Amino acid sequence: MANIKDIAKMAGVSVTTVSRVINNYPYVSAEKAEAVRLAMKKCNYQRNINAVHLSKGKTYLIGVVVPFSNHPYFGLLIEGIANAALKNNYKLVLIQTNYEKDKEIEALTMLKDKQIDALIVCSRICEWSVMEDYIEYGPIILCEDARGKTVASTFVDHYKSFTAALNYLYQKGHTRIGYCIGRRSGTNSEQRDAAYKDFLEENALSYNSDFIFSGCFNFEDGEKVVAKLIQQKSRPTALLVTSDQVAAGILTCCKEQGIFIPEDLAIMGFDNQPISQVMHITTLEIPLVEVGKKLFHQAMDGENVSHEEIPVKLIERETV
Amino acid sequence: MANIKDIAKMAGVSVTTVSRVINNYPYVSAEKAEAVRLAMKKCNYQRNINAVHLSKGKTYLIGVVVPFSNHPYFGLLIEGIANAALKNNYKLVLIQTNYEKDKEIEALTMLKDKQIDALIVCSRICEWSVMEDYIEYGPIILCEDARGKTVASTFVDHYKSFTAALNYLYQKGHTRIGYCIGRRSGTNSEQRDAAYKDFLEENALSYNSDFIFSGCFNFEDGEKVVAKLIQQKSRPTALLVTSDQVAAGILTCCKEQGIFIPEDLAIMGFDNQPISQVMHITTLEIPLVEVGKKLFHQAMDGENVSHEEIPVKLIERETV
DNA sequence: ATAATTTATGAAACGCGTTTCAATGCAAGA
DNA sequence: TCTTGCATTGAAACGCGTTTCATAAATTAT
Repeated sequence: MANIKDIAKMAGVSVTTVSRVINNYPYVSAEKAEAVRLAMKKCNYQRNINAVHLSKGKTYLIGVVVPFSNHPYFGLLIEGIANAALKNNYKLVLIQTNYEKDKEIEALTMLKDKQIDALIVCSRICEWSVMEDYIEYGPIILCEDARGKTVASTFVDHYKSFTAALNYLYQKGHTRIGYCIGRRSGTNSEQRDAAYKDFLEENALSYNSDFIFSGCFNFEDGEKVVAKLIQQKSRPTALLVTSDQVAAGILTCCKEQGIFIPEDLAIMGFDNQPISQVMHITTLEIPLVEVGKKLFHQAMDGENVSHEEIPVKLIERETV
Repeated sequence: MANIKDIAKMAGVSVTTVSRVINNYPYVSAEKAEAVRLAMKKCNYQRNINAVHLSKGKTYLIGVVVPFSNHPYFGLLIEGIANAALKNNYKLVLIQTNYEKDKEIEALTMLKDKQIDALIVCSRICEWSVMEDYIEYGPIILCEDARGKTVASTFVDHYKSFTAALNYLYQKGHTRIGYCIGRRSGTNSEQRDAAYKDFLEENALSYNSDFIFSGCFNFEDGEKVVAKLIQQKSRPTALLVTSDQVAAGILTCCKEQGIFIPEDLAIMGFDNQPISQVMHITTLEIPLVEVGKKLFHQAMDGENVSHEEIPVKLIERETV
């Protein structure tokens, strides 16, 4: 395989000139440029991208950390990031962690290695103190409220939006409100829990641990929630479900069990995924594709540490 | 930032020795190894991965081409690939094409560039003749029946499985059978269409273009299918739906419209995604995570062009 | 005791494109 | 006519780890 030197020799010019032609830099005479192009065509020349990477110290790769890739929430986020990446000639390196710390650290190591130019963490597992050590190696972008921290972030203020949702349900007359969440830990979950507790306190409602269902990620997890629900003698009358998928699963199973929505149980989803529209689920819209796009642009604008809050919108449909 | 030379100088050894220590090669005395390690720690040495890539001519990156990343079908496939990649110290570069040829060619170019060591195409758009030109640059793996072609593949024989599904419905008494599919073109779609036409001919049934619904990818697409369905005066009595998501969407909308499943309309899904279990949808199981794993291993075993057929299993539930 | 291995170690070549810097030629402005 | 400046062009340095090959020393085998 021919390299730039071979082409230079063949075209009777220097490698510098060849490089200039390849990269469309000025100051190359038309004849020489033509000669170079001819030589490249003749040899079916392909420049070695790794040499470019080494030389430039950049890879045009952005790491994206997600716990799962088969979840619509992350799917949409990735979609948004991928679209923006495409437009900017960047590629994504997907790092699926399955919520294992080691995997996340591997991603951070890739940043340190300079194998990726920046790292977007869609859902963080490592403690902040661990992440902090890697900031010096390149931009790290979080998809969680990171105000006050020294990395950029695009986020939903989950305290605020959870509070708004709870108040909405309260206004509708609900006082026995529960919620479904993915994992218990994590910034977002903690914000939500804080909002929940503050809401209870403010309205002099008592805390009931049975009203909190964790491990809710997918449609099928709704089944488990309903199974638990029907065993409870004093059920919640409303459920805040942090994923439309799960909400849809709950809805489907409730129908089967003869639990009427919203009469017996009000359900409020999150994200405004297409499924919520089809199933008429009242939900809190989060423009995930938009979030993904912003995340990418923050990754590009590495030095600038900004924090973008994404507003959510309550979409009233038929499950509350 | 220190490089290998600096470390060598510091430790009083040659760069070769440092390299040996880094890569755990034998033939380094304990003292020198220790000196090297000490120097590396002192400088917080990080080797430049791009130099490694250039030198080795490998990147430990595998490209994965998908049309969308927010679809459970591809999500599971990616999951399978990602898990296997993780175990083998490979990373994935996700290339989302949105079914645009240019994007796929970009992925092929990455292979040519040696930016990725192999390319897995989960859903092909480019004509085979285009792909063929890139085979010489590295392993290309297809997730479609590529027997007879010079690239490896892991696939479901969609002709066979579609035929089996059609016969199953026929045995159940259905003669007015339609099907829902994503795109019309593509190997898989063509195999299915061929199976469909052959089935009709064999059973002396007439072809009705109204019975074929394309553009069915997601849950919400089920809504459109049902909308069309209720406008038809002579409806199919059974529908083969090439995605559980869509099947679930159809099921949900049918319930709303008072169409009883399976009495008025039998529905058969594909993939055996969790949603089909929750909604009791009869389906054809495709072990997508397993497929992903196989795809990865074929990518690893580049020179060996193998074709792995994945058997599917009919899972009887309550929608037929 | 001698030959045959094995262990240790480093110089140098290799992979390859980018970029800086110096130099030459030529044209426009003074 | 002479400077100033832009257009062209290439040599060489740079980014950096891997690997081959030669050499020397230490073992083991014969």
